[in-house]
Amino acid sequence: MESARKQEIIAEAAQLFATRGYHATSMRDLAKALALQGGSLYSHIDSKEELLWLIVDEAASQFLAMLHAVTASDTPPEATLRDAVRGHVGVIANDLAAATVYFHEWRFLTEPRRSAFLARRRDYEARFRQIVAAAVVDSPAVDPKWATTLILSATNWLYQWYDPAGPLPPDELADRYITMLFHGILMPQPVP
Amino acid sequence: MESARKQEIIAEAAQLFATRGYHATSMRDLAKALALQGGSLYSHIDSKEELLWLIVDEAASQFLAMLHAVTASDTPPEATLRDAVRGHVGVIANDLAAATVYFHEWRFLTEPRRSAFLARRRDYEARFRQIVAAAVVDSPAVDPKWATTLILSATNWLYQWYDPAGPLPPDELADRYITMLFHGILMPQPVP
DNA sequence: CCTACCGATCGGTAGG
DNA sequence: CCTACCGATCGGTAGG
Repeated sequence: MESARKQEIIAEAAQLFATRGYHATSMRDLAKALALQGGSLYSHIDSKEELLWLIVDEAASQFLAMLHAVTASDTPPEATLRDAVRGHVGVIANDLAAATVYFHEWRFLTEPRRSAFLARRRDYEARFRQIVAAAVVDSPAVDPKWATTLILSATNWLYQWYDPAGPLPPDELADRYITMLFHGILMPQPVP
Repeated sequence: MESARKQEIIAEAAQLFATRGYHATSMRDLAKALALQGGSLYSHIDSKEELLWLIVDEAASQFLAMLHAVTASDTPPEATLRDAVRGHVGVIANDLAAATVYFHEWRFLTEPRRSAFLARRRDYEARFRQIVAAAVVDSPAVDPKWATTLILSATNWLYQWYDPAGPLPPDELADRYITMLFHGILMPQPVP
């Protein structure tokens, strides 16, 4: 467990890394945002990269925990996929800064953390693909691999533009995406 | 017009900015990749940010020129949208480094370049939305605004993973996406 | 295009 | 958590 103060430092680092980028954020920027002197950060953390790691690893845990919750209940395949998309959007929208670092800044991790991160992310995507495969089993023209890539691509992009203070709640956005992804944008009549 | 040498510098900068990020790339990194001394770069360019600007502005021109070409011919709305998606994917796949900087590093531009970039990007997206609107006009359940966001989100993400040396040519990838986006992933039977 | 250099700032540490 | 500092490196310039 991290101390409360360390959690504050991590949260502030996520905001700054998301806004300015990892390398463009100096430890003195971070210290200033926390009303500390530069060197004082190091009584709580070991290095700048440790902060990056803690942010993306926590985000990875959020995504995986969400998928486990979604697959735990006994739900039809299509509804499970709908829940997974909602959950994926929800994790992103719930902490946009962490999601931005997860999708964007992780590549500045050095080994072995970089590989550890990628392994968790690949695990998540493989689990997601199984949910997609179960839902599209009656659609022989659809390759679950590419359907998963399409779904995650579209939703991952949220970190680039989604505004939690805007008019569209995460679940409504997810449902809009789900309707289009499930039935297509050229459907001739409305889908319930 | 930029000199041939300057074009080489811009191309190398795009590669480095895409791989390491704008701030994590030093001018000495760039000079070294070009077999120059650090200070020698400044006989060709004014500043590091000028390089960033030239990369994203050229990418913006590529996207806009593509859309103009697509809308110039007299093609049915659905086919025009298909061509636009293929074109969008093509521009990204054709220069992944430039696309990465366009989607990812532009935010390190300072004013007034930052606003100039965003204006061109908004213009492109508005034009793309018109193409989508014409294609989905018979689908009353589909909002062209969200359909456009879905399409561009899914395709923009390509810069994160697409490998031009891989087995899937850009047009085939685009057609896979188009099939799923047009008809949905839950369609009960194959679509021609 | 090079050498040599500028002031500023970087991540991190010692010692308290 | 602070003060004071380390060596390294940053973007950019002067003068040739």
